[in-house]
Amino acid sequence: MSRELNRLDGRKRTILRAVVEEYVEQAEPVASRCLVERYNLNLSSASVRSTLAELEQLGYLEQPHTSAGRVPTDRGYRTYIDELMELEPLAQETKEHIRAQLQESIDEIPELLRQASGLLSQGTGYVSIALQPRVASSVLRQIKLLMIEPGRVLVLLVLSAGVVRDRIVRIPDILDQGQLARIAAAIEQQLAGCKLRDISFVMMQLAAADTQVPESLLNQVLFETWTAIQQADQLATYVDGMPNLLRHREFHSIARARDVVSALSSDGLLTGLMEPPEHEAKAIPGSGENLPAASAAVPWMVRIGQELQQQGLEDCSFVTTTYHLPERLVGSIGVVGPRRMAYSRVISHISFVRQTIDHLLTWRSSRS
Amino acid sequence: MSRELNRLDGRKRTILRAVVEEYVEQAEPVASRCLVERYNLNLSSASVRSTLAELEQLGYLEQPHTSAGRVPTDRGYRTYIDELMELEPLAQETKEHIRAQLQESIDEIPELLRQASGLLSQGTGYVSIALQPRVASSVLRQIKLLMIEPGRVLVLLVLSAGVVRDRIVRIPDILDQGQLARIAAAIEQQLAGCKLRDISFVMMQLAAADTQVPESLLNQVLFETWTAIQQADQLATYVDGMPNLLRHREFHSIARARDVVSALSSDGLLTGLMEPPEHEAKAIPGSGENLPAASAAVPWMVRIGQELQQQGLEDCSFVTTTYHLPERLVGSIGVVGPRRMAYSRVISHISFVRQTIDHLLTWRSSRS
DNA sequence: ATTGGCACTCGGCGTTATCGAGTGCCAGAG
DNA sequence: CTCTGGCACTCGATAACGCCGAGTGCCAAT
Repeated sequence: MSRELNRLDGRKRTILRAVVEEYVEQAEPVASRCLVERYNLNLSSASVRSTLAELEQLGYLEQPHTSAGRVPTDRGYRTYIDELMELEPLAQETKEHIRAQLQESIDEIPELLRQASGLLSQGTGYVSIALQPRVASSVLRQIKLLMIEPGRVLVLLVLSAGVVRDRIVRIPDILDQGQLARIAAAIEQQLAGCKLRDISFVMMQLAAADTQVPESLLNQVLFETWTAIQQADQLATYVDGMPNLLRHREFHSIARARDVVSALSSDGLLTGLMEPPEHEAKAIPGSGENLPAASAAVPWMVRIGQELQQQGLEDCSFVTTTYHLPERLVGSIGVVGPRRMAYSRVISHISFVRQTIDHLLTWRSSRS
Repeated sequence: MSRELNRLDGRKRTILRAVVEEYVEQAEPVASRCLVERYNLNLSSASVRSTLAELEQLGYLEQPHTSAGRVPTDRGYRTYIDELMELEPLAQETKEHIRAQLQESIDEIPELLRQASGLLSQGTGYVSIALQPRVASSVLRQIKLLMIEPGRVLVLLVLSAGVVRDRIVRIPDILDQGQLARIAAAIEQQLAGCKLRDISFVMMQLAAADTQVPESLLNQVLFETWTAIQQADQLATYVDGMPNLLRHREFHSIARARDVVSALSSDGLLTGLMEPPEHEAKAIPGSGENLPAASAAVPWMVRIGQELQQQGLEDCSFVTTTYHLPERLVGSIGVVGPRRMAYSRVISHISFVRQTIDHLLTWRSSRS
């Protein structure tokens, strides 16, 4: 069972790698002869065939049918990604472009994410997804209550890293802006610095106790406000590039196409698949072990076909990574494509986009 | 060329209507025999055949090939919609459901639109689209400038009908919250009541002239604020039900499917197709002439296939309508489906959703 | 005007044959 | 023991053929 014993020897590695790359490019089962011709292995096709047979035996490849070429299995892709591929560096020009685009929308996170998603889908030719940062564990900095119309109040929250959330709630229309302002100020004074998820209704009651607002009214306002705070974590997904997917062979059968489009249309499902598995530290993270030193700390995660454990997405892969805002806020961006995906290109891309986002957001406030 | 002379006689009308309805249901060219059997016309198939031939002559129907049944042309659908169909009333239960769902998210327009879109796509089985109300012609009611972090300010606009827009801008970080508040108050005092699109930069300069803020700083703030005001019209589209589309025959060929998915993914394109054609009053509005009296004023619009004048959407139809907020704010909702669409069901649905939105939004502020 | 009857068309489908890319295996060479 | 050229075999894809039947258009009879 020792991993060392199972380790592939040099030739197997070379050939597995060649098969994956060829298949990704051509979308057709790859034949021994083709490998010999295009990847100058100094071998005959017969030898390659025997290696292919072994790789199949070991579960890295499979044949769609006898007398067809080989296709990588999930395991084949996995090994390719973890051990065999080389990340191809992005063109300088591409980098500039990404940087420039992201720079533009740096002030509004939603806009930034939309941009990032657009860049990723365009750059990779697959579908990309960006998720809002999760704010449940972020900290309350400011809270304002603004009367929009009689009976309708805007609850405005400023959180860690200057993230803003707002929400309109309904309150008794006897209250005036002055009372609301006092309530907000009281809450802000007492609870600024608390994590959203730690803020309880009672804490808010205590905070706003001496605002001179009749208790029943106060409680209504507080309750609505509290609800707004608890629901600050809207799960917004920015999906881009859907039409790209339909270009790929694997989705030429409508059934598959529908499964994927469905999945991509379901915010809940996507969020689930994108979120970094918080306590499952073991969950197949891209080790990044063969990354160039400079970005050795970049953790991306790839999930391939069955690994997604998602009915209907057996032909898909997700590449995801986590971007960072100051004060430990994080969110996810990712790329979804066919299992037969140009992983190295995608990973380079997504890593760079993530790096750029991190960089921009970290230094945002200190730049003019 | 008089329309009266071209008018179809009773039998032609009956048969055209039957053909459309049968085709919508079965998705296959409809044959004379089938019509006789299922729509108890007291005629033989031979007679029906001759009528069908005439309808084809007149351009209402076509044959995919000799010895196949008939299929409606754009013109056929058009006539069906304008003159022949009967709107089927919604089940009471459905109505309740729509009302209840919309009621829930009445306070946040984006949420309301998301809901509406969801209801429409679920209810009709097609794709639905909802657009934010356009606010360029709405009026400024309140404006606040809130310092989020040093150098970053939230511009918050309250507009007609209590619509809220916000945007984060970057300003010199020497300014403090007090100065910002003064600027905002001055603008609000002078410009409240102005239409957004009428607000010029100079007007803002005049309004904020005596706020005791150094001119160059002031101008920077004003400029950013002005930009935020001018860009208040974000074109957000809420699209729901994409997977539904792929269920329909016409999109079983990937090429078609891709065209549609592309179109639906392009906010700009969609917005263009959904917006009510403001000055082109002649543009094919659903006359509503055969609507029940109670909703006689409901204007919906249908555009069929070629009428969309959109490369790649020849097999699609759009049904759109306009919802209303107080103070003349309007936005669009619509349904997109194959040309072979259950128009009467869709129109009933969309009309009711629109009615309900209008109603809820109109009475929103007066309810608790 | 309507209809039953009839000849005609043509897409869809199942059958069959052919082709060739690709494999597995093996015997012989290095 | 490894590698390779050769060979038999498999099997999907494609094309050709024929048949069936749904559906039409036309016409003569009522």
